[in-house]
Amino acid sequence: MPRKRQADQVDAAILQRLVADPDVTNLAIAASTGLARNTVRARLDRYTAEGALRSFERRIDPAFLGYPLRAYVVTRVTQRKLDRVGAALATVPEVLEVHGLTGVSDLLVHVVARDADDLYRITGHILSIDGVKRTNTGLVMRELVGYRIAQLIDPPQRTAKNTMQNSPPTTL
Amino acid sequence: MPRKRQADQVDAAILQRLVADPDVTNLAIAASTGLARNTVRARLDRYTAEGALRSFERRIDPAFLGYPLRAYVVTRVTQRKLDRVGAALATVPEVLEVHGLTGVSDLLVHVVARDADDLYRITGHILSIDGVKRTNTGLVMRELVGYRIAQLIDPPQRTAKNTMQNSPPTTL
DNA sequence: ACCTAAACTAAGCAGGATGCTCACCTGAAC
DNA sequence: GTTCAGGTGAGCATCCTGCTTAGTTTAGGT
Repeated sequence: MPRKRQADQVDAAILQRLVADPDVTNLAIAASTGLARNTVRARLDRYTAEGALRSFERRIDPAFLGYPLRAYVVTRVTQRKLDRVGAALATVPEVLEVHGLTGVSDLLVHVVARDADDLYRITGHILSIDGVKRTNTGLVMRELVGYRIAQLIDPPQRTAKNTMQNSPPTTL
Repeated sequence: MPRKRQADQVDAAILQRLVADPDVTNLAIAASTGLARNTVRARLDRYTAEGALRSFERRIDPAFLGYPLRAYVVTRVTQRKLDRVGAALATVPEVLEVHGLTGVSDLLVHVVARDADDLYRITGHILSIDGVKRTNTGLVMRELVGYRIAQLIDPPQRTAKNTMQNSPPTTL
């Protein structure tokens, strides 16, 4: 299998533009990066093909769907039953994500809930899963640093020489 | 301030369509939901205005940027210095997210790293922040349930009666 | 029952963006 | 030197976009 490609400066420039304006057109990206439209298109296609761009679901705020509460449930599991517990958790709608952590049998379960009662019910349900030994629920009270990744994108080196194709005298 | 709006069935239909195909056009959404193009447009504008759609950054895979390792660092903090610690964490590029959890002084710090050494350095740095009393690092080994939220979107009730505007005989 | 405001619908229009294809060029790998 | 992947520039038909205007529906408030 092909070794995973890693973002180069061109990718960085494109991604930064996308972060700044998710609805930016390919042409505008091409203009602001100095790339040809075809190149931008090829890159963008590659991102999805390579999995560099994750699901759109990540952009949907759970609160908008009626789940304003978030919690992380640290779950200690009987090691042999780890997969079965994972499968059981997958059937719980309020479980958004489950990660296996170092420390043989710890799971980090990311859940959302409609309200406190709802959360109580959900954590109770998790605890009732066969193989779950102990849970420790941490409700998210505050977002000290909101999700961000822009700071990890290398700044572009390329001078936007703005050689355009098919494009009007766009004001940059 | 206006009370936060919550997704209705129309929103559900639109969001489901977007999850299925993030690059779907407004017109296609209008066609498949039976809404007018203007309505779809108004909704989509509202999503960003209301914050129902979160940053595009969430869709970028950190691995693609050269950070294949994820870890959650549970950080115990001197309560009075909580904000200061938050600010200090915000200056660390590898810190993607910081949440304050229930239990007065616990922070959940979501970090990424280039490799194990890198992670060691980062957690060491976090521990060195004034006000941090203790840290407990859980490296993500496995993704038992990948992030998903589609299951929380109410299924659409509306019959796609397909009244279109400006649109060709699209095959549904 | 009435009124109002918000939301949706319908239509039209100009400007361009899109997706695609082809030909050519370049640099790196073998 | 050949090959191949990736970038470029151009052209083209389709149709999407953003915006505006105007009429209609719906829900809430009094």
